[in-house]
Amino acid sequence: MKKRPTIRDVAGQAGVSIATVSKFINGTQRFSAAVERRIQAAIDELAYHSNPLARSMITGKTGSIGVVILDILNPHFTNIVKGANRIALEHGYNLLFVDTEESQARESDLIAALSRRVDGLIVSTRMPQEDLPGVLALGKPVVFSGRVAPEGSVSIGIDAYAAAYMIGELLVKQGHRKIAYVGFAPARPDQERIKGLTDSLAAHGLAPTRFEAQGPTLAEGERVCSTVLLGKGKPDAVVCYNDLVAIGFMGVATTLGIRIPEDLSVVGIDNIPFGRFTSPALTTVDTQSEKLGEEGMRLLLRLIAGEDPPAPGHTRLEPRLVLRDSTRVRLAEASPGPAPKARRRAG
Amino acid sequence: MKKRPTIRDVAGQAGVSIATVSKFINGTQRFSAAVERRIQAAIDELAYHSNPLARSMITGKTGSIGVVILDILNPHFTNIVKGANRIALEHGYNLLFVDTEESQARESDLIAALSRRVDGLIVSTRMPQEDLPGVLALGKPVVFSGRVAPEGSVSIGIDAYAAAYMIGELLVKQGHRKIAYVGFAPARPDQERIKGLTDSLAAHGLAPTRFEAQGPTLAEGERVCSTVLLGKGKPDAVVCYNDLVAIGFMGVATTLGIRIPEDLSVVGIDNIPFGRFTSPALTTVDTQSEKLGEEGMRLLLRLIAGEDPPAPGHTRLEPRLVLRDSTRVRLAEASPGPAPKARRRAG
DNA sequence: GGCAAAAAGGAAATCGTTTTCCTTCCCCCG
DNA sequence: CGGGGGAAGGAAAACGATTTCCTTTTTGCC
Repeated sequence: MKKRPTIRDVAGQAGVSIATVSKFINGTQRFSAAVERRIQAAIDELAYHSNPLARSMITGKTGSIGVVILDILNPHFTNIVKGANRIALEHGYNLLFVDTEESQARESDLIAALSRRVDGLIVSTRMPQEDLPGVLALGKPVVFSGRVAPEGSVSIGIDAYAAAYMIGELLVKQGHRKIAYVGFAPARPDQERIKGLTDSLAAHGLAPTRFEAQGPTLAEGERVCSTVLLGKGKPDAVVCYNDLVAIGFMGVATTLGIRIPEDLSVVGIDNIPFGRFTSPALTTVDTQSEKLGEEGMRLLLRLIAGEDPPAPGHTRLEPRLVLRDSTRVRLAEASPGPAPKARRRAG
Repeated sequence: MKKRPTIRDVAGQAGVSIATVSKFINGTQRFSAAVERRIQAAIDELAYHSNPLARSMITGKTGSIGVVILDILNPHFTNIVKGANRIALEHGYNLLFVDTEESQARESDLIAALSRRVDGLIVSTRMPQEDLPGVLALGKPVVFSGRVAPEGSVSIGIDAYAAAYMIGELLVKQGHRKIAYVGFAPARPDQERIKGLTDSLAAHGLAPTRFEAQGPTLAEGERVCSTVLLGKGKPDAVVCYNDLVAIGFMGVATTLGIRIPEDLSVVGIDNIPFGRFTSPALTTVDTQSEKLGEEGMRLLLRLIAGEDPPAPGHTRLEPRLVLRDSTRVRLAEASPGPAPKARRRAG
């Protein structure tokens, strides 16, 4: 592991000063053909690449963007990263990545440390609202993703209220009456979803029964399933915090002999790719995860460039209902259900 | 956005030299209680955090690890990142992340640029074998993941030959005879899989029919499905390059009215979490993705520390068969297949 | 009380660049 | 032929730390 060549080596080899080399590399100034040729030759010969750290010290730009993600295993976040990465790459930026799942407590510290190494941050976690000002005080441009951020900051997210509202509308229209909602208890990041669902049901004189998962994961969906199904007043539809929970839920429900959608409708939120391949295919709401990452990165790049973002404050992406096979139309109150497995006798 | 305090500010505030502050921060030297108290007070008051870039320039350590991944949307790679991230975090390292999918051509350049900002690299892509020496010449420790790397370098991966071999054994034992393999044509990263499957079938006088997908994705699995099923000599089992391809394949096959596993067995490789939730649940081989990331990172950290890695050369992780419902025992050659669901009559 | 040795703290070089002035040098024109 | 002006290239000061010597003080001990 021999030391890498420095600009000084190049200058020596080419017989010019380091200032000249620097200016040549950056295209700051033109030089005589002879000099430029010598410099280029020296660079090639030594396989010189300038040290980005040293450059950063001077320019104050690092060329990387920090991306703080709750859990990379969740395809929703994976998609965000994918979109953000694409845009960043197009603009010559790298992604410095932090998955905070394991260390919620250290989150603020991690972000603070990270902030020195990047030109800006995309923060997409469930960090408590009161910690946000600390992130903003870091002195780097920040875009919050997936939540509405405090006054004066920039954020982007799906319209979760609308998403939940359209799910409520769908289910009611399909004839469901006893609708359960499986939410995400710690940190309550689902206020808007709850409100959207509650409002839509209320318009029809209904209200959701609420259940709590401990996290937005497959495992929690599985765990919470029996709680929901064994409780009093079995629901005829379940709205899950996200697709992961919904998929886990469906898996266990099926194992328990519940037929979906005949016995029970299930709806998720996010539209992760695998929702198409579950049995039945999952009805959900598309949250445009990848676009979220792309647009978030675009906003951030503008912030970094010192331009006013095209959309200061909170940018809302429109959700889109994705109707598949895990929900179905139900007959009014008492449906006979012809097939071998007749089940319903509401009162 | 006011400027952040420097070590000079702290020194001034505390009435000591910057050398003293530096030594205090790094614990390099002890000072009198009075001085230490003043320094600490100054640090707190100014909310000083040392600039990692400046520190890196001197120490030559950056505190980040570069992770180069083919496609973050593939849960296999996501798991690798997750595992690597966990270990890195435990050791105080960040992850600098590159998803190269969009820019295979620029891959080498991206890595070269990245290499200056990190203390080591984990490379998990399909980069052509002849480009690997270039990566090694970067002068940073590298661990290649998911492939066998050149002499003198460190790599880690599943034993793909064994994985494919055990799939072949399983299928033959279950009575399958016409076995198709859906591989990954560009860059042929599946040599070992092909060989393992071929060898296992050959032991029973059989040979796989090969089909090519253009990428290891859901979409390619879907696309290739009709090709496989419409060709002459329909197979009774399909082995897919990975779970993604298998899941896409199963989705389309089901749509086409093929019953799995009654009409056709399907096997994947990787054991991604969603394989449990497809219909039917996917038989696969676990490639320990997360452990791959963890162990890869451990190897790299040892390399960085200058210690001999516990396992120089190539480390093989053992695959493990995960038998689920997408494969089933078949009767000898011509199976009548009586009633819709009755199927078994071993003998 | 005197002297050596250890403790405490600081000056300055350094890491590899960028960038802001300068200094030359050359050419052209009156 | 002299002088003005631009072109070409270089010197040196940053950037914000770490680290290697030093120079002072203390302290310990006889």
